[in-house]
Amino acid sequence: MTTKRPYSALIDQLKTAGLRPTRQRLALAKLLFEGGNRHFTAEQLHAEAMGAEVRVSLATVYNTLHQFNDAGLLREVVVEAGRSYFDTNMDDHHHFYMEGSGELQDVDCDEVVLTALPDAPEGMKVSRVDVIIRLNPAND
Amino acid sequence: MTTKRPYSALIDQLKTAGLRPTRQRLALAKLLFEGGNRHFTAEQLHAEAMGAEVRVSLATVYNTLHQFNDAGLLREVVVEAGRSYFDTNMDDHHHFYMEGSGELQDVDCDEVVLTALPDAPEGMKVSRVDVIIRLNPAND
DNA sequence: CAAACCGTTTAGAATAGTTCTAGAAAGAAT
DNA sequence: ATTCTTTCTAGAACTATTCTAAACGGTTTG
Ligand SMILES: [Mn+2]
Ligand SMILES: [Mn+2]
Ligand SMILES: [Zn+2]
Ligand SMILES: [Zn+2]
Repeated sequence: MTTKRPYSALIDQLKTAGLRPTRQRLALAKLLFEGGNRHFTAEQLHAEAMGAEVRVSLATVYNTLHQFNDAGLLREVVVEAGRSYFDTNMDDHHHFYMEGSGELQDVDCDEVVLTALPDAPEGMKVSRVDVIIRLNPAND
Repeated sequence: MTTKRPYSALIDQLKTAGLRPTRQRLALAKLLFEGGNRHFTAEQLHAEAMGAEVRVSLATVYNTLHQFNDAGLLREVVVEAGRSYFDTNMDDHHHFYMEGSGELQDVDCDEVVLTALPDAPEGMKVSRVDVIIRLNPAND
């Protein structure tokens, strides 16, 4: 799956988001957006970048992830204190979380039907509803 | 509605949970279970204990909270990376989370109707389903 | 009521994950 | 090319939490 100009689409994506297409951002975007959707931590992505040809500092990985998050290119998922996960799947969806292994798995939004939600308190509006289905190994 | 419980009830509660009724555990249990339900962090509880007559170390607060959690006397709620909340309300319920102030508010479980949930993957069982409704100030 | 036993508490060190700092590097503008 | 500005980086700092190992204190035993 080689393309003649592999970076041009990524470059456009970054420019549209108001981010300069720097070496580091492009390399991370390539890792993140050229495969299927994924869940990962900053340190996992950093390790992956180090394993590839790109040398990027951990600080830059964090900066970039927050910038991509703010730009709507990915999102953060909170499932465990002291560990931030990021998610390249921007469709409306929810998650299975395997408490043992720390793995996340997507749950399509039509598999979780919320037929009733309370009104937000006065002066507040709902920004997002997260459903996390925590899983453990069945012991039988 | 404050329910005053004599120490003997707290002592029994701890013994039943397999925990020695030590000075520190009793003092924390008194702070936690003698008022209404509450959401709090370890550091908030520690500060509260210091403000009261009891001298307890922060490590003991963490130990005790985890022991109480394991014993089913309270539960942990994860809403933000790097910040653990605990919750004395053990009824099945969900939460509003005010992203600005970091405050949690209970949502009774019958206000969130989940009419469909996916089956857990092979070999896994659902341990808990958390619904977090994230709120922001309405800007109009 | 010792004395011993062993779970608990503690201060402080250690750790983990993330953010900050300030100088160097590299895009962009002129 | 020169300047201007944003971004990148190593390493320090920071925050929340856990660990360590010695002191403490409930509890059990004799
Ligand atoms: Mn991480
Ligand atoms: Mn806390
Ligand atoms: Zn996802
Ligand atoms: Zn609650």
